[in-house]
Amino acid sequence: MTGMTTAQRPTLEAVARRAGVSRATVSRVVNGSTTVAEPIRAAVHRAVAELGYVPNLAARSLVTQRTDSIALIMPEAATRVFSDDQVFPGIIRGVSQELEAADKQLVLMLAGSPAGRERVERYTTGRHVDGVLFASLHGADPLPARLARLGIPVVCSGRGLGDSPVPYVDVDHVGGVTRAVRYLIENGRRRIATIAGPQDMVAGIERLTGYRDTVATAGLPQLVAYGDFTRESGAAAMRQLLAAHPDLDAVFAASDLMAHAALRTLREAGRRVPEDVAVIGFDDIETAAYTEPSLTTVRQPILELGRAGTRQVLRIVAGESVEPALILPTELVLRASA
Amino acid sequence: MTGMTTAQRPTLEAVARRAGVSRATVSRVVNGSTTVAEPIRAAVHRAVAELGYVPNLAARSLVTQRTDSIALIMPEAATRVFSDDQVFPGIIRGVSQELEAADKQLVLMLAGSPAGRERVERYTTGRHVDGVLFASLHGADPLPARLARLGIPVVCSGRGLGDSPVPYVDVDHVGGVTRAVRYLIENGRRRIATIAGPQDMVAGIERLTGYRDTVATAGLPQLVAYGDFTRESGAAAMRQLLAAHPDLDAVFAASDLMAHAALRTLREAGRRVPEDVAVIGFDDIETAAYTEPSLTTVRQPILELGRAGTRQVLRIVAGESVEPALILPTELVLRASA
DNA sequence: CTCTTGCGAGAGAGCGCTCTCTCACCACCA
DNA sequence: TGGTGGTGAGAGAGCGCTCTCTCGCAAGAG
Repeated sequence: MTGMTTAQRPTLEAVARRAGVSRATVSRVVNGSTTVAEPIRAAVHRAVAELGYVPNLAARSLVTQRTDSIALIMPEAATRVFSDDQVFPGIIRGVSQELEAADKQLVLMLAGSPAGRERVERYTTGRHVDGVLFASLHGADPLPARLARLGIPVVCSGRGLGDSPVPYVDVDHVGGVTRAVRYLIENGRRRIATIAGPQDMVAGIERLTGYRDTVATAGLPQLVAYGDFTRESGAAAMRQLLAAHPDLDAVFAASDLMAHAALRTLREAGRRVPEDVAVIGFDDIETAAYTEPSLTTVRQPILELGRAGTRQVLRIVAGESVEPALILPTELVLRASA
Repeated sequence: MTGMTTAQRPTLEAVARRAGVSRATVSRVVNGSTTVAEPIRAAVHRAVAELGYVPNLAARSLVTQRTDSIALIMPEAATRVFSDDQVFPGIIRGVSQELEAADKQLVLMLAGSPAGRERVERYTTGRHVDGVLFASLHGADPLPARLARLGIPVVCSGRGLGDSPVPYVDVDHVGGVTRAVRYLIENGRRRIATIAGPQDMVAGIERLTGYRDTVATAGLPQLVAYGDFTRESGAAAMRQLLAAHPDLDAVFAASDLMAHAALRTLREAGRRVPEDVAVIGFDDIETAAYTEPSLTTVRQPILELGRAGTRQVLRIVAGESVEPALILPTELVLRASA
């Protein structure tokens, strides 16, 4: 029906005929069984090479019930919100590296519209992949837990909201923020504000918690404005903070993008950074080293987050059990802004 | 053998029994054939819903010879080089949107190591996907042409080097650069330098060509240093240019990242932008609006590049023929740096 | 020399689906 | 009434692979 002139691909059968053995033997050789005599194995390999045989994955899946592919699911918003930092590419690279090592395929699904969500659900519950990795979850998505209940291997990279029984990997948000805010305090800052992230994401919530606890412990006031991790929202929040607390002497922003915007907003307001106001961000995106002044920030190991999440999924797929939570360390990177 | 307690998924057979019809009829209903009487169709739909039936894609693929998935192949370097801009996420988003609309899956392959390349080749030539889209090709990769010769639908998003017969979509590099450099000339700049991109990529080559042709036409000197699109390389190239041509009064950088680094390097060298030296970049990444001063740049429609490439692949898959080249327009975005 | 043992290779039964072919059935016309 | 279409549904043959089961055969034991 289509105009495609597909050359007929050789099948196991063809290889078997050529090598003068049975299909079963070819299958054994192709799948690396050791119970095949050397000369026969060599003959099969030769036939495979001569014919350019490549196994038909669909046929294999049909009988093995495996697909050798893993789905990575991200809300499409993540690619927009983070369009300018390395979170999105970093996760993908990590996942990709780990899957490449395991010789599995990566099926990427950006769930944007409700239709897209429905599609993700249909695809994953239909067992078209061996396992599922969720990243950058917003709100309390019920899908991961539902998949887990169906017995489908699933892991969240970046913990989801709500106490679902789904294993996750995440970075140490609170620890990183605590170190950052303490650093500000130790350097004499007393009016420390924060530009918090979206409160429907664990990353947003925990970074705020880390801030609140640390300033409260030090007996300092909590000066909070909210953003959504983007520059635009960071600029607006910074203006708000300046209006409400003109005497602030430090800002912790829950993302580098927001910190970047804060830097510019502060300059526009005539404040010097770090002399008048110290600024610390979170993420350590590449841009952080190139802002004016360069940005002191909390580094999170994004690549490793993707890798670790993938490893956990693969372990579950392999029938192993995994720890319910894996927390990766964060680190305060000192530059010029604080 | 694995510890998985997979609930047995219902098959077509089960649905057929439940609805009291034959497998063939269920298949017709599921695939939307119109030749099924309404009451029977309803009964089948009810049975599907009650059983939670989801078709087994492997089984379907086996007989239809389709996989309903498309591979997007990028050199892994792209995710590193572009880690901080929107090219990588932008392409992916565009591809994803278009595939979602077509209800196809996206298989993402980042070809890093030679082993990874071999893997990509094995996977794509094995017809495990219906079509292939290459993005950000480096050098003269023979793989696209080889796939095309095998009859596999393939398109390059961002033209590859060498004159392969593979259809491609790309942006109007030369046109954009020409407009940028002309703009500099019209504003009285006479010592216009360029920080060129890597010369093993079409994007790098054509942007340099656009520069050379335009300054040559105006009878101006060609002041060239080379980078690889990254900030680091941009800073080095800028230093080189300043050393070799201290009297330069403008710089066109082949990427925004390099332009960004140039901005900082110029400041460090005591040059004012744009008073002493005008700077124009290429890409229009989000950061461009937040540099000091904000960056005048050539915008390329990245999202659309991904979408257009995907649409072409889908058309080839559908048996239609496509134009050998599709060029998307670029646009000069004026900000403060020039 | 016969019997067991064990190992390497083949036979064949599906995995779940699509699609062609066939057939039953119901008008409708001559 | 017999013939003729047309239409809707079922039967059944695979798609290419894996894997269990069976069997042949060589080697060692009795």
